[in-house]
Amino acid sequence: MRLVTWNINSVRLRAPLLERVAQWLHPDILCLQETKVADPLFPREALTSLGYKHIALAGQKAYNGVCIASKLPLAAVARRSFCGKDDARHLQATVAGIEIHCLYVPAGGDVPDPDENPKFAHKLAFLDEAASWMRGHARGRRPMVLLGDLNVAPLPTDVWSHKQMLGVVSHTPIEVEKLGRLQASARWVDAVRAFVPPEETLYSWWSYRANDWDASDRGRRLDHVWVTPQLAPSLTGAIVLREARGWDQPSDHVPVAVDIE
DNA sequence: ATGGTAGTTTCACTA
Repeated sequence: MRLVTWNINSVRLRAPLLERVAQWLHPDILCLQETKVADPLFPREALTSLGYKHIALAGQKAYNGVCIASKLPLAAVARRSFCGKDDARHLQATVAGIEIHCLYVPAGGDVPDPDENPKFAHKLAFLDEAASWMRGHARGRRPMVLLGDLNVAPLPTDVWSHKQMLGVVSHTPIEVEKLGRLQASARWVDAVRAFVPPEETLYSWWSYRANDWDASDRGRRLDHVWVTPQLAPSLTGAIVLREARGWDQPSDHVPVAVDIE
């Protein structure tokens, strides 16, 4: 079973690219973030025509928005809100007995100081609340996958320059610590780093602002797929589709795939 | 230290 996560940055603008993702990766389950559309306006046909007939949506107008699309039936669809906001940042569904959590963590703005920047405070609070909720939720010990745009690059090799990024939102020590607590909440295993050693650089996002994203290669690994420990022995591979950043009208994030046998 | 691009609720906000 192949799961793919992709921050699509507007599903209406990039609906044609869903076919390319399907052709390149053939996902069984496709999870999207930043769909930026209310549910009644979601382009469902773009997914159903590719065989994804089971679709769960948690959308909102203009911002955020998550989706789980599947070739296999979805059960127990639910969503959560965090930090008392209505933001559409979480959606869960059970597929083939595996509980899937699609998550879009707040980006956190530019200034890495929670006293100066309410967006950064929100990001830290969101990570805290997600961790404490998941600690209780994980006691059921069911097989789970957590995937999405977590907006934190935890390892030194998850950014183009560890030293220059230490003070930049997405790689500050406080964010890495809080992402670590979320990862500890269900003893989550980083499924992509199970196949790409931590010594190797690996990115899933490149800024739109670079003159030449490929040549400068100033990327960050913001998109993650985690599995609970009982699924770890069943992992058979992972792919980060760097090519997708070079497509016409690309998202700034690329799809990340994980295979579970 | 600055400014660079993209998307949407577009002369402002988020990323």
